[in-house]
Amino acid sequence: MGLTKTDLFTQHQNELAVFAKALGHPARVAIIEFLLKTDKCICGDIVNELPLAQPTVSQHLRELKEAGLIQGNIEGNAICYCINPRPFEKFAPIFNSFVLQQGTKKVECC
Amino acid sequence: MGLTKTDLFTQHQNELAVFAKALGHPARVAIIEFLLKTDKCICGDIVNELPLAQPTVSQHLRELKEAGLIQGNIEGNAICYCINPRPFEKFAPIFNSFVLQQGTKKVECC
DNA sequence: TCTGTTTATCGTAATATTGCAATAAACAAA
DNA sequence: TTTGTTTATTGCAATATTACGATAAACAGA
Repeated sequence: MGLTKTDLFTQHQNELAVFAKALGHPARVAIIEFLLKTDKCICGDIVNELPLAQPTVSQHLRELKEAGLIQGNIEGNAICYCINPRPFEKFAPIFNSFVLQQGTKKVECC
Repeated sequence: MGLTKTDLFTQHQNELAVFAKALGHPARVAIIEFLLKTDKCICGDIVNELPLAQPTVSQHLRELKEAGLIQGNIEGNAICYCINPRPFEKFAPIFNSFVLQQGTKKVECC
């Protein structure tokens, strides 16, 4: 076991879970926030910004990349990492719809 | 190791990560969606709704509860689980602000 | 009290995640 | 070519997650 039974759930549920899981670590939240607040985006800056060893940061970057939240282009010696806006544009409205759905509920039982 | 270094990140980053991590499994996404679409909320329904064994569902419910996304009240024989709207109200705007910040970026390097 | 229903917990196995030192790979510049 | 810089990969240890069978706990109703 220890293996998520992906095939038992809808594609939508799995995609949202992959997106959320990628943001499920404070280091990865910090990376996303850093990429959002800077206009340029070079990996060295990210390593210096985070309180973790370089291989650990590299690993978190790879996870964000595999989940599709960021993309990295080779730029001479360094690598240019930046946000992939698509998943954010896709899932942000879903969190809003959660709030809206909850707001319109009639029965209060808890 | 295998232990997240929570103390190295801001409270905000940790809170967002806890919220996202709770939604980082399709079964837990399914539970939240089910609780949103039903007005009543009894645990038995959730177990029947999910394609997983009862102890597994119970475990996912506990994780959602510990992360603060749902709350459960004892209701006679059964337990009434429902959404805790607060974290959703708190974090949905953050995902929106991510999209807005990204939209106003000047430099395109990737 | 006994029986069935509902949910939680325990125990266990398989796998994933987190973190880092050591090292490699890729490249720029001297 | 050699040296330094930047990022990725490997290997490993510690811990967490996922899943479920077995069992317990809590309660309703007969």
